[in-house]
Amino acid sequence: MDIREVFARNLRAARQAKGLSQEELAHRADIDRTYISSLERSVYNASIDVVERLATVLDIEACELLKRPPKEMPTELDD
Amino acid sequence: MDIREVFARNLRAARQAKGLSQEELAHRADIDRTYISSLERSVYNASIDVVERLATVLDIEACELLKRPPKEMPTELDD
DNA sequence: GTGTGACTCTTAGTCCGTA
DNA sequence: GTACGGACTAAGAGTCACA
Repeated sequence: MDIREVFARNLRAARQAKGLSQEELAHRADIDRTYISSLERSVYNASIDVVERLATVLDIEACELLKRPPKEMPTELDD
Repeated sequence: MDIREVFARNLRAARQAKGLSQEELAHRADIDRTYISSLERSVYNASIDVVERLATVLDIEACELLKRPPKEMPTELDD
């Protein structure tokens, strides 16, 4: 799984958790609306300052937006 | 403090903690040596895929490279 | 082993639309 | 409110020679 997909999912999840629209998030982070849309569709490799700005608006650590989701485990079969 | 400075410091710290030279890190991450140098001097806002690649070689989470250091008390004598 | 200026090429990021 | 395209500008990605 590509890091930009991870970022895309985390971004969308965090945004929705905050109850913000792409428009509103874009406005608050001073980023273009269509670019937010692109980021959530894994179109670009965002730079760390964009990650930082978005994290600030979303009231979380930049760090959180790059965290890979924990692996779903087949309940009894571990390798 | 700019996020790219945070990244620069964390990168250098993590690299040295691993006992790697810029050259060696560059080689393992398949990145140019001088580009690593630039990143450690806060020249660029690295994109998240570069952060990811470096983190992988350094055997840490991409996340760790973006963590801001805990606030120092105002000593002013620190670099 | 590292810093730096100069350089090219690619991509991030903006702004305009339409659906 | 969101996806997506085209055209554009700013900045990153990547390399080199030289200190």
